[in-house]
Amino acid sequence: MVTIRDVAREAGVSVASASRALNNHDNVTAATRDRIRAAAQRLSYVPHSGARNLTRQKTDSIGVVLPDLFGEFFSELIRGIDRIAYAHGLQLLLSNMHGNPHEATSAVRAMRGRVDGLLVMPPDAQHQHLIEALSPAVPAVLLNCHDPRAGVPSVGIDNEGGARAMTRFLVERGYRRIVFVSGPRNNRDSAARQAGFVAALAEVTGERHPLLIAGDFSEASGAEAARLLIAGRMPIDAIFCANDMMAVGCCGVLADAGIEVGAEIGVAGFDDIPIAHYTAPSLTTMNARIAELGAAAAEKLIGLIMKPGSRPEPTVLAPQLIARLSTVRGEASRRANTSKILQKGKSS
Amino acid sequence: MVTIRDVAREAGVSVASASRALNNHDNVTAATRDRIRAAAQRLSYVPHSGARNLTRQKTDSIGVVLPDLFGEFFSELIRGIDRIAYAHGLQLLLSNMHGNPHEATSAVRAMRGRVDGLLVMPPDAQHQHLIEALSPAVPAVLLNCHDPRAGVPSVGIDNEGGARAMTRFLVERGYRRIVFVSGPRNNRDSAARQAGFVAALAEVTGERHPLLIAGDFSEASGAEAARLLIAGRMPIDAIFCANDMMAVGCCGVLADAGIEVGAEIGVAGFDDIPIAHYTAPSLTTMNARIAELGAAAAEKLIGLIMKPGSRPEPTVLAPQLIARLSTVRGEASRRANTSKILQKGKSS
DNA sequence: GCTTGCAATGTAACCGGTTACATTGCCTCT
DNA sequence: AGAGGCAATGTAACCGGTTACATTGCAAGC
Repeated sequence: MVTIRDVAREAGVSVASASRALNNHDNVTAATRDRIRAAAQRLSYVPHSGARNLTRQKTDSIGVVLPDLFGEFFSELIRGIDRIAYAHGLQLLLSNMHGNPHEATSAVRAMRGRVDGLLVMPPDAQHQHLIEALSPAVPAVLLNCHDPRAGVPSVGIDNEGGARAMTRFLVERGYRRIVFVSGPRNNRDSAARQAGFVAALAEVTGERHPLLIAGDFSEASGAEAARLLIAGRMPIDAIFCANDMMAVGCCGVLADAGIEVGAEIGVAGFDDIPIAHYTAPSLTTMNARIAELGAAAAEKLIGLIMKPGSRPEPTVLAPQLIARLSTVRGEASRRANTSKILQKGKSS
Repeated sequence: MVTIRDVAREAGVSVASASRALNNHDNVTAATRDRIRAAAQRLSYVPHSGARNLTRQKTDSIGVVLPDLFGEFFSELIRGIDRIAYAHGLQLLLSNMHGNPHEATSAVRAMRGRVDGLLVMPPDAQHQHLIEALSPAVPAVLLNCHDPRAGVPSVGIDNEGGARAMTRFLVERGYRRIVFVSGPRNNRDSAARQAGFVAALAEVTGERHPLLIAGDFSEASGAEAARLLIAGRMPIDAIFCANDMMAVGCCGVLADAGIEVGAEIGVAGFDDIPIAHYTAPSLTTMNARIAELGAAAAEKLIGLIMKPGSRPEPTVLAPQLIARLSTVRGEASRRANTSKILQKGKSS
């Protein structure tokens, strides 16, 4: 491998001059600069970034530590992060703990000396542990994880507010008996969305004991919830799923049972994954603005890198309600709907 | 920042012993090893990977250079790559040239000394340029880019074979007048798919001048193609789009025009993006197995890293036909379909 | 008792850059 | 002419690890 010393020798100068010439420092003669550049060209010299990072004490890259790589979430997030990183000339070092919370610490440690800052999305479990593993020396921003005690900067989505907005919207549209399908136990997003739903429903309709079904964010669990509702002949007229995939599963089962989603029963999701636009009927949902989440986190991290020791306020992004056809009520009245569910329930 | 020298001092040993103890070398007494470990713990020492990489001449990470981060492609690819990288304890360094071919060279150079190998997906234009920029010293695998001349190892999808299979399938299903909607000019995937379509159609039906419409992989261009066909009253009974997004656009316009996709006109795509499963009707397509592409490329790269100088054969993955409802013919005969298109064309 | 051998530990070079500081050489000013 | 100043260039230390080689100390063998 050709090093800067080879270039210096080839050009007949010292390594210092070579370094200066190649880094556009202005304290080299134009003549020697050209000579050095030519030598580098001749030897097809490529600087060794690792070595460069070591002396300059900066790496021009940021680490991204994620709990897993499932779903739309991660790609949107990366897209947002990348946009900002690119604008600042930074590379992305990706680390995935593959759903294993024990990997978290080692993932964060492995980043030491390879990145200028860290974007960390803690897994649902043991995130306290992870936060403690963060070295105070390397700037870090937490993704989607409010942690009021620890002073680590964070960027998150207002899941609770989003769920409140959706709940109010459903009620405004005339839906009264709304059931909520939750995500995995312990999941922070799901818990916040459920809290928003419960609070808004109490406020708006006075309902104190709303119906809740446990799901796990998978399409299958959404389908299962719908089957449960049909079999149980529950008198409901809308289903609010904690994420879109479950809503999609729901819709599939309802359609198979001959129940017209939208007209007869409202279905809403959360996330606004691309699929939501294309299902039949298209799905009413909250756009979680995940790319913007990533971008905001990257911006915040870069600010932190440039101004170490600052303690920025947590950012909370408001999701946006996207009303589509799955919540357009048909001619049938609410009572008629409910009874229809009961009938269809038998035939399924 | 605490370094290994700090740890050594704290434990009252030399840096060599500290390094040995921390790296599980067996030539240290258990007693001193424990003493050093304890000291490291006390100082909460985290090794500086950058420095480590420099001396060991290996970084335990691989670089991934992509033309952009659009669509499903990239997330699936990363997922596949990550699976293998993780299994081998490697990190991923991501670089995105943001659709700018001129960035390619600098992206590859920036990786020098930070990765043990490179996974490169050349942009459509100027990929020759990029291949030349690859240093022979750092192992690299080309993604989705056959390059028979240059001896760079590669992994790709058999786009042509896939398109042939789909074309034959459509003909078997009874579709006769098939139009192909291509992707962007210069796009390698699109060109190969088109070639497969043209060849298979000539083989199977003897058609020498198949209908081709130029698209650009966007949903809008698929919609535009459908509008063109309707307005032009083209006597066709199936549309084969070079990717799924265009097929989705097609279906939307056809449905709006009152033409029943599947029954009256077949529509097929390519890629099998998640949406394809959920559209109404669900979309017949070729599963491009992108995650497997990434995984295969990562495997090949790791092989190359472990056995430098080897010249593995290019890998070509066969895509898989996924027959769904958009190509299920209804009762109406082909002739009836065509005339119906003509009628509907007027009314749109 | 003295050499030999071996295991544990220490010293210092090295990886490939950057840069503080030293040196050189030339120009200008008195 | 000599001092002073400044710009160009060179020397060598340094970043934080790893490791070849040197050294030490102790047990075994003669």
